[in-house]
Amino acid sequence: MPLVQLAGDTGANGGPVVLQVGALELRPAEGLATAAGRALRLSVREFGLLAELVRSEGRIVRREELYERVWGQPLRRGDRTVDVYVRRLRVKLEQAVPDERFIHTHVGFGYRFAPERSQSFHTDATSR
Amino acid sequence: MPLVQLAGDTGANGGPVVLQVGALELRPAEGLATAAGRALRLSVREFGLLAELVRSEGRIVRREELYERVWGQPLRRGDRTVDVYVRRLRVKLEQAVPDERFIHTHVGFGYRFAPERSQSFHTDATSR
DNA sequence: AGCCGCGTTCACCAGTCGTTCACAAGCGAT
DNA sequence: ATCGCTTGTGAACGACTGGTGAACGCGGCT
Repeated sequence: MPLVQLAGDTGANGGPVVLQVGALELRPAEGLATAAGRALRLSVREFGLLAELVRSEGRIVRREELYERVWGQPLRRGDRTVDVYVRRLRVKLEQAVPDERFIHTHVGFGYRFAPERSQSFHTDATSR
Repeated sequence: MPLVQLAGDTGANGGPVVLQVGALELRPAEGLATAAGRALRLSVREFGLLAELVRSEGRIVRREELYERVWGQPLRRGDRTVDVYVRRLRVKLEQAVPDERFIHTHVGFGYRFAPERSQSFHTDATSR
């Protein structure tokens, strides 16, 4: 069950007009991203990476894959570009929606995009 | 009848896309494991071992066999690595699904993976 | 010119991971 | 109960992965 909601399939390219996940909404055609109704100020690369992550929502995607899809060329060994952009996206996303986390790290595998409540009022399992 | 459900046989390698047992779901290609819908945070080794156990679901597997399949080399005499990783998996699985036990020890033989209800005396002390 | 945003790269920091111990606990046989 | 072997468990260690802040060069804009 994908959480991504596609509002009106169309686009000459066949892609959905709107990608929506949680409080996030992307309009790839326009390059517009809004969080909780407010527009985010994203650069081209930032938007591309975010869109790719959203499209892969729920799955773990390797850096190599992300880079290749967004930058259009193979990731060079040792290149930390993806990490840096993930960082920038996290900052802007957190600024817009403080109580949700979107981009999750899976060490040794890659990144996974999924809206999850920031752990503040967990299931009270603090003991141990 | 195996409890493992294979949702869509495929994968260029021939393996199933999804391994599903009880509340657990593994996607070997991504390295993603979810329990009751939530993503588990597993290291590469942890995921490998869990996947191997799930694949052997219901059968007792010797440590030597597990190690060889996951680590790709023979288990050295006295090596406790498998035990340590089983321990870590148990912790994370119990944290995610408290009322089920997955990894069972068969002293002198090895481990067996199978979802079984935990004995909880507080929920139903009348039985027995 | 100066300013600014962007993409890229670097260096250092922080946290995780894999591995190995040492000791406790469990279990079967005596 | 006691012994001997197997398994559970917590901790330590170095190695490695990812997080983070900042610098750099470039092009566009004022």
